[in-house]
Amino acid sequence: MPERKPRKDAARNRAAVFTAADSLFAQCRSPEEVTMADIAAAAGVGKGTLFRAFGDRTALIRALYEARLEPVRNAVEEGPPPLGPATPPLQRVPALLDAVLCFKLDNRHLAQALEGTGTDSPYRTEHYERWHTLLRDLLQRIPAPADSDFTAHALLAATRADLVAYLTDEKEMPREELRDRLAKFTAGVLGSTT
Amino acid sequence: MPERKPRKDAARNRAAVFTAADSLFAQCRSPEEVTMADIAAAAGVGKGTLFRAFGDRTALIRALYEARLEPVRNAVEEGPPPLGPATPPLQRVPALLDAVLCFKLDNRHLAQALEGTGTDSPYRTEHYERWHTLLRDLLQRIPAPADSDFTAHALLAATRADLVAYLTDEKEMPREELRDRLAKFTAGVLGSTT
DNA sequence: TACGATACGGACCAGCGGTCCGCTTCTTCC
DNA sequence: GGAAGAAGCGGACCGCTGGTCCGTATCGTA
Repeated sequence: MPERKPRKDAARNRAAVFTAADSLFAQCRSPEEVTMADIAAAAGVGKGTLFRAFGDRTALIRALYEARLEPVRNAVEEGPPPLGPATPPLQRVPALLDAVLCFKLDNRHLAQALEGTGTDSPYRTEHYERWHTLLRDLLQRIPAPADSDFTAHALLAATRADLVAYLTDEKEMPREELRDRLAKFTAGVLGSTT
Repeated sequence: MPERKPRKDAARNRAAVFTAADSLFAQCRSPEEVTMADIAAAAGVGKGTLFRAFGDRTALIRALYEARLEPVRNAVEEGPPPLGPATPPLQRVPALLDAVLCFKLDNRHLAQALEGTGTDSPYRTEHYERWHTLLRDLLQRIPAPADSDFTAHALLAATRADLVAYLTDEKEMPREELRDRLAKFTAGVLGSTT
């Protein structure tokens, strides 16, 4: 096992980069205008350190995203209802989608940075696969919509970060209204053949 | 009216750039690896010409996209059923979505290039607004799904270029199957409260 | 044909992601 | 505690990209 504990300064710097990047992405309009040099400067480290720690820009964004997503992931995998695994599918699916939506609302800059990396589509990431699989399996047990696989994709597509950002920032739709609309839409999809 | 007819060489070059860019985008894996210099070279013009004619990269892609989309747009605005305006909403909505899907399938590289420009989200474009408004107005007259505005967004999100590309290229889903799945999903959404 | 307007094109520039390597800092072992 | 060596640091540096600029060639017109 080549698992060695990192040095103290390495850990400290890693954390500093996380914080700095998070705040920079949150402030700027477009994720593109946050450069690696900016992040390094804001974190008080050299650019080399940044690339050594994360590999490249995409990997840094992804790492940050995963870190912020972890609480949600935990709540889904082993939390209490209605998010946790003990919930019957018909209630868990809406809860899941609402959780995803809220996460994207709270972290929309970061999510947009991730989905807009360009180098690889957001669909090739591991966490999308996870969400999709979970959602599909739940849908399969309902079993209102016939095609659970595509339905899962379509429902997740309705929570795309840029759509969410567009509706809230451009159309100035309040958070609660957006949640409500997604919930209604989900209910419609789930109840289509009942 | 400052509308002046362009010089012959200008028109010829513009067309050459269109053709070259189209074929380059179609060939390459990721739109990012097609550079402006590549396009200029393939079209047999200088880089300056390219930027003079279109402004910047995003504008070039957008112009190309609009040009390719024009036939579809025509068919929708003044064509025969089931796409044209004479069709009753309940049949026209699925037809519309199928047309969008087919277009994205045929031009998925170009569509990905457009949606992934990063500088501005795909939702701030004029043609998205057009599709959304049309779809929403049709939905409003059905009126199966209560929230026609959000439903229109959600349905269009299911035809996002990167999702389409992911399903066909990565998951190797055949064209007809994808069309069928989208049609079924649409039907489900439309028939949710009937 | 000659002349003004328009467009051409490639050298040029600034800024980006990413690399490299001499130097510093931490860890470890005596 | 101190010395040796591994691990990490950081900023000068590189290749490449989108975008600009302006002397020159081409077009439209009288």
